Amino acid sequence: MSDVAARAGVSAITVSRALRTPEKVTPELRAEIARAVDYLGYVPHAAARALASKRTDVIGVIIPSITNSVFADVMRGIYAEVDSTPFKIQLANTRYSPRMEENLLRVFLGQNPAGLVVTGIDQSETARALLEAAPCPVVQIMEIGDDPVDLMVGFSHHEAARATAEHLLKRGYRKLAFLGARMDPRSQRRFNGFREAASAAGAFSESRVVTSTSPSSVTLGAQLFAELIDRAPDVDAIFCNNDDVALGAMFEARRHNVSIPDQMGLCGFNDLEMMAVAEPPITSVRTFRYEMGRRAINMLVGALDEKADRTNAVVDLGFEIRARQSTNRSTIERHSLHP
Amino acid sequence: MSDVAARAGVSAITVSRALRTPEKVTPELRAEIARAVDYLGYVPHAAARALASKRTDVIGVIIPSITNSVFADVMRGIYAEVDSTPFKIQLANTRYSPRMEENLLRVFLGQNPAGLVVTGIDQSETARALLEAAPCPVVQIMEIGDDPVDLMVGFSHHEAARATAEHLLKRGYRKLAFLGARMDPRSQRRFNGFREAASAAGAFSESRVVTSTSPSSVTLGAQLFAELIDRAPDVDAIFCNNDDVALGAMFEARRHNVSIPDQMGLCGFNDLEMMAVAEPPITSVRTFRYEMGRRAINMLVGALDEKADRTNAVVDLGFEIRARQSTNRSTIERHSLHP
DNA sequence: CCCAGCTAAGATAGCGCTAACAATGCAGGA
DNA sequence: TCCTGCATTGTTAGCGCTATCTTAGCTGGG
Repeated sequence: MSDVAARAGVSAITVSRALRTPEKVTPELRAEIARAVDYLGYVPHAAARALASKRTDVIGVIIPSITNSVFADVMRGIYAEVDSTPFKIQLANTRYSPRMEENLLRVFLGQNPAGLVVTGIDQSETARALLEAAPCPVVQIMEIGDDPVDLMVGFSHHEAARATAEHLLKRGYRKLAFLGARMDPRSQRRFNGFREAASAAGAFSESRVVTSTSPSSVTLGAQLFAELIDRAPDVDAIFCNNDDVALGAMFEARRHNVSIPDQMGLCGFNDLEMMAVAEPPITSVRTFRYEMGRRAINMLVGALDEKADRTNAVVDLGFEIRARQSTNRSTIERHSLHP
Repeated sequence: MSDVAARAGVSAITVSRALRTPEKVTPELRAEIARAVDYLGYVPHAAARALASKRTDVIGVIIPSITNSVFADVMRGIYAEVDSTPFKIQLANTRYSPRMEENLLRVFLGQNPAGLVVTGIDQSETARALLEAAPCPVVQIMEIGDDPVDLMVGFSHHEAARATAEHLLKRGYRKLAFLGARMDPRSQRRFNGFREAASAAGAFSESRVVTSTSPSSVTLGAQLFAELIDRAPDVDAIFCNNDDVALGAMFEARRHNVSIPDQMGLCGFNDLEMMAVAEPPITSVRTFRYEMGRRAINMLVGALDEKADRTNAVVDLGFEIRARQSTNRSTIERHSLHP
């Protein structure tokens, strides 16, 4: 930096200011400094800045699993949004362990992050305390709840699943099943919403619930489907915890010569791009994962601004049921079954 | 740190040593210091360390696109392997722009990274020069070539595609087509390998090549398939640039009542988990993306060790053709076509 | 018994930057 | 004219750690 300062004929601090707070330097000097920076290929030293200013340009992101494809879209959104800011992302995963989450928080907080992004609302008491005491904005993503630590962006998994069950009921299905991989807290809340709506219509049965602790996959979806129709052959519609499972169920249904949607309704969750182009196209619940990542960063960067108003601290991105052929029982069939 | 030192009754530098180079501190003091660290919840300040030691624990990873799902698996492997090391990952994407890659390299190099991971072998001249002058290990991933900057882990896309075309030929297909999304340099090399093998057998025709600059997706696969059979109805087997495209082609084939594998062979690339469980199961080329991420970090960390031998600087992870039903033309059909 | 040759711990300085305060220059009012 | 007040630039010190040099203590060969 002193080389740049020498070349521009100013002191080091002026270069620092020209870079950090350009409005405090006259335009002429600013231009001169910019020229020197360019000429020398000067790149500021992040560590030195962090040490001197007790501030870093790192946003810590804590997710439970990198494997889980749901987070891939969120991360895409995060990286996309962060690209237009001076911030950097530091990603860590807890492998669904609360202990791990606490440790990671401690490590991140030790580095004075510019902000933190954490997943969900089920932090341990210790983690929660750490977050509330954090000297930086915190965004909870993936779902919304009544008691945000600070900022929050997501949607109600309970509501989304309830609405989906109601969609199946409206389409005339009466023996609803639930296929679930890796029942994390959000999956659990989806299940609760599903059960609530199905039970209210007398369409729920514990025997039509098949779950697994394994991570979600298309293969697992096929297995769960096979297990389901073996155990409960009377099922007439399936709500899958997510789209991988739904796709696997669809393939397995074909192998079992079960026709979708007439013999069996099928519905996924997340609305991956492929659901619309599958044959038949599969009904799914669109969630705004990419948007969620972008908003998380956007809100965080906004909160870093002194003059930001803290209204809209909780953003509900909602969901959309994309009704497709896989839950579109033909009229004749519907009538014959439910006259 | 001085608090820890005071509590353990030693000087700050001894704490530093106990943490960085424990073998230089007697076991008793080490234990005492560990106790103090634990008691005080001390977390070392990364920025201060970086500034003082001119070394960071950051490994820079540069990939062309976060959207591209191929890199998701690589990143999983990278994060998995880095978890057992003190290093952190800093991810950046070039959006397939060489200019961007140069800038990112300059930024990373300005921070004294512990290592760099870059994608492919098509760096610009400037980028190449920066990498060769880098004061840290560099790993090129995704493919292998004759002229590594330093370390390299990947496989030959040309060979993989050639072998796939030969697989199709062996199965009796004679009018091979190529569907390609986003033709980046590696896709291009795959295409070249495919053309080489197909041409040698007289099974290649430019009219059966349909590509797009759009990013890969299942939807795009369906579109490319539709375009292909419209343009070249005589096609009897398709090599898809990747599995998304293959899956889309499969769905679209069903809509066109084209039966796979008898009327049309279908083959993907990457062997995503779902290919084996699709109906029919789809032949694909297994590539070791997760392993590639792990090895990249593993090699990099190994190279950081003084005493490491630099044999095995280039690792070819190879590929495997997973022959499945989608290229398994029935015997009768094969004989009637090629008696 | 002495001292070279080692190991373990400490003292000092400085990494590259910015916070905080200081100094300078200049406009405009008394 | 002087002084106040603001805008702009400079000076100084220190962020938390580690490289480097130094010192202390200890071993063992001649």
